[in-house]
Amino acid sequence: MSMSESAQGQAETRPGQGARSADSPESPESVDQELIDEVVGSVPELSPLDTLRHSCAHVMAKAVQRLWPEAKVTIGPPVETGFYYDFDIERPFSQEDLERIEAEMQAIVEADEPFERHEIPRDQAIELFRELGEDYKVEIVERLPPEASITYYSTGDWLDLCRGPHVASTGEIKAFKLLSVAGAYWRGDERNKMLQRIYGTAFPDKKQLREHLHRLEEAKKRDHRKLGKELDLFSIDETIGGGLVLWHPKGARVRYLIEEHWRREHYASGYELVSTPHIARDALWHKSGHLNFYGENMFSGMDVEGQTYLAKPMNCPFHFTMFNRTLYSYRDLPVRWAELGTVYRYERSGVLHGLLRVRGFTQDDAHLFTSREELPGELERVVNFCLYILRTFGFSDFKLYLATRPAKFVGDPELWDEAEAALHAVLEKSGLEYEVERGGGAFYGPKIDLKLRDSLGREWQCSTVQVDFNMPERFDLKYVGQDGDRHRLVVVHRALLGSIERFFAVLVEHYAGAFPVWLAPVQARVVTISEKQDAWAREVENDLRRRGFRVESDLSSDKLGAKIRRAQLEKIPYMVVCGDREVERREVAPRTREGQKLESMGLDDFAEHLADKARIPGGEGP
RNA sequence: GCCCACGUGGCUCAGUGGUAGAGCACAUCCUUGGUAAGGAUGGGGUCGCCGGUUCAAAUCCGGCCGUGGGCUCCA
Repeated sequence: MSMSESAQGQAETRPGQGARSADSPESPESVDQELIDEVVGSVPELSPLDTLRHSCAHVMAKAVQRLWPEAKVTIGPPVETGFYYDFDIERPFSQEDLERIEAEMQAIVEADEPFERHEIPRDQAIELFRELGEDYKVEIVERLPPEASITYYSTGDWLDLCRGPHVASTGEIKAFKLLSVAGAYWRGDERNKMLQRIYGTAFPDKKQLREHLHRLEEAKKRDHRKLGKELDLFSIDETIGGGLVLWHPKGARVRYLIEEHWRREHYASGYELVSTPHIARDALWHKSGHLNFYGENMFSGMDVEGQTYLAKPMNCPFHFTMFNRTLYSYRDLPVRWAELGTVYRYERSGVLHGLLRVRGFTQDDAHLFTSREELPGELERVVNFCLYILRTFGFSDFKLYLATRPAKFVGDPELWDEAEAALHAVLEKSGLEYEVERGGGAFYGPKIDLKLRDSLGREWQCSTVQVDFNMPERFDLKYVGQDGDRHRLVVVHRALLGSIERFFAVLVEHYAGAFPVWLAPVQARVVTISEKQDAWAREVENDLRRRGFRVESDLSSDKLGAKIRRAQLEKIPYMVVCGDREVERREVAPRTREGQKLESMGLDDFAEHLADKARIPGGEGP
């Protein structure tokens, strides 16, 4: 039940209440706080960069109101990589408008107008903003306590309700850029009016701005949707349906390589693999509670001979039902079952996004059935296993998040404490960066989420390890103890890669499509210089293929340069050149995609070289 | 679902009222060339779908579908 988050949570926004206020200032609860923070109390602490960006947002608002006096201002906070400001204006902003606004902002910056702080009583503030026609500012002030003293900042002839702080004057804003326009609901509530949001960014100097824009470009180039098309990895076709993925041969190849590795490591680590159906009767979903608490995300049922069947959004109920077919002894525990289980979830059309947010995806799910006593050891083991596997895929930078007991919870508080203490110990032992989100856990148990940072420094959530005190009750999961009595089990849900689709997307972006040799859909391409070498090329291809490598040959009539170029663009790790010299000596002249030319060598040597490069990194076990 | 933008051959895109174009890819032919594009010829598009305006619609209008940037959502 719990895997929804891990598999589908967006990269930048961590699910769970604790995380929400920290990560997304736009979410409903935090917006109110945002409003309050923005206008009352003493000048808050804001990093110099955030202060700069906040000031830049003010300059932008002033520029917008100069150009379109009818625009009403709302709020404009700094965000992680810049700032935004929301306006209420009929006219939608266009890309050309952004340029006009930027020019106007530049004029304000050049005027070097000081930011001046003013403090006035609440009543006066309401009157002031009412006169200005700034209805949203009036609304904000009206929501504040009556005794509050209100501050606003002015720059020249313009002012804005704001708590501050700001830079001393607009001249300090040296490097900024407006990036995009988007719709955004007033106060983040979809029942409210849709405002026009302009996103921008600002930096202390032009160099840093350039670097940031360059990173954005780089991220765009690595977008898995773009590379997915260019490298012919996957597609999503409207005649099949949004969020339903078609894996092309090359993408499927990588996927199956990931899965093979995953299966091998799970068997090696004491898991059994299971397999369960895609649909089940509604009775199961009533029993698990999913229809009740997850029904909105489930595809509607289909009628089969008068019975309703629904596509599974999660795998757990199948595993639990299967577990109950047998009465397990304490000697059998912990039982570890894993499945690459394909689930279907209804997601609103607007949220679908490449492979990162889809409607049908495969979770690398596992359930650990353990006694209370063995829970701590099992938790440590599973977290280490996750870290180990992620490292084999080339990730080394991790951050962990522990989410603890919320106000509303089920189960024994003592058990909660034990589990949380165990998770805490795992975090400490790991030596990795971590954060504790007090009260951020689900009602059924505490959890650890694991995020990895990719080559561009972006964070992606993959693994989640969640203790569950609820499902064992619903499914009456028990084992026979040493004393001969039946005891309640504890279940740990775990997704390691999250979902195969998502993880694949992260891999594509991390490597910019240049997969490491062990994952590359094509490891080597045999290229000939002329058709005189065709026979030898075929022999090379077949030989290497028999040795287990993924090889193709390019026997087209193009010149060598063109063949090399094509292979480069396809990001194939090795190009194996066969010319007359090589034919004569029964050798190949390899070249790497990094442009390195290797000495001409025989097939045994090349196979050895390739096998060495195709080794899975850190594959020695956890 | 909401706001905005976009939807033209397999791909990337040009074409703003007069019945479709480029590059790449593909096919055939010429070339047999040593590490990121050799040349020629050719095939391929009911311009997302439906309706409307007009003598005439890829182009203007409306609806729908899809995609993108965000918002909301993702216990």
